[in-house]
Amino acid sequence: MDVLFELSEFFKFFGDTTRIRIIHLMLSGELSVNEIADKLNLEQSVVSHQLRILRTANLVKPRREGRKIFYSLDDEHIGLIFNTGLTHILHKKGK
Amino acid sequence: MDVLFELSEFFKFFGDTTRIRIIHLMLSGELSVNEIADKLNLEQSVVSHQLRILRTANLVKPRREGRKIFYSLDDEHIGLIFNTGLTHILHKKGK
DNA sequence: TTGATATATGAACAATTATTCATATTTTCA
DNA sequence: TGAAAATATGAATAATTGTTCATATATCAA
Repeated sequence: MDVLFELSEFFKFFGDTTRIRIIHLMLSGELSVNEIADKLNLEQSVVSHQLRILRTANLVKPRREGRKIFYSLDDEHIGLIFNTGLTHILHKKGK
Repeated sequence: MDVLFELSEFFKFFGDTTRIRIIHLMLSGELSVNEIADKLNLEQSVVSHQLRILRTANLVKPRREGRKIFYSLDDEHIGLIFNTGLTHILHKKGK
């Protein structure tokens, strides 16, 4: 498959407010599904749907503990991309 | 406005095959609209539409020279985000 | 000014996608 | 085993968005 196509698909996962807010939360560490829903004031099913997308795309990874499942960022690339984007728009705003 | 919303909007611009291919071309330097259309086998209007989006979002910047307009990446952040994403998916593929 | 070249724009259509609501799994504990 | 808690999934709807086609604008050269 074309790597550029895959790359655009990859970036799509950052291109949604709900998912970006989830990623942002996870910059500080792992969270359960309900913790995410509570902190972001979202319905549980919304969070589950988006987590499945993020998990399938290797942006986050799950860790089961009893009936809870804790999610965290897959690796350091995710945070780096998030922060580089943030730096860019803050830089642009300050002009 | 919420900065996380802006950030997700920003990443949306990387989340399209046509735009990623355009950005990829520009990693090697500036190009005119028709050069992009030729190299990517796209209609001129498709390229113009996408360039307007990329320009408005500060991902690329134009430079006029006669009737031609050359576009290039706005700054080093764009290439850094592109390459970090690429590194991530190549790393994931090789498992 | 006229014709040719380069780029931009507008409207319509088709396709993708996030959310909602209802329900299904999975795990724990009594 | 049965109930409760935590998470996941499926289908439908609504909204967003990329492409197409036609046309408009801008620049240059004769």
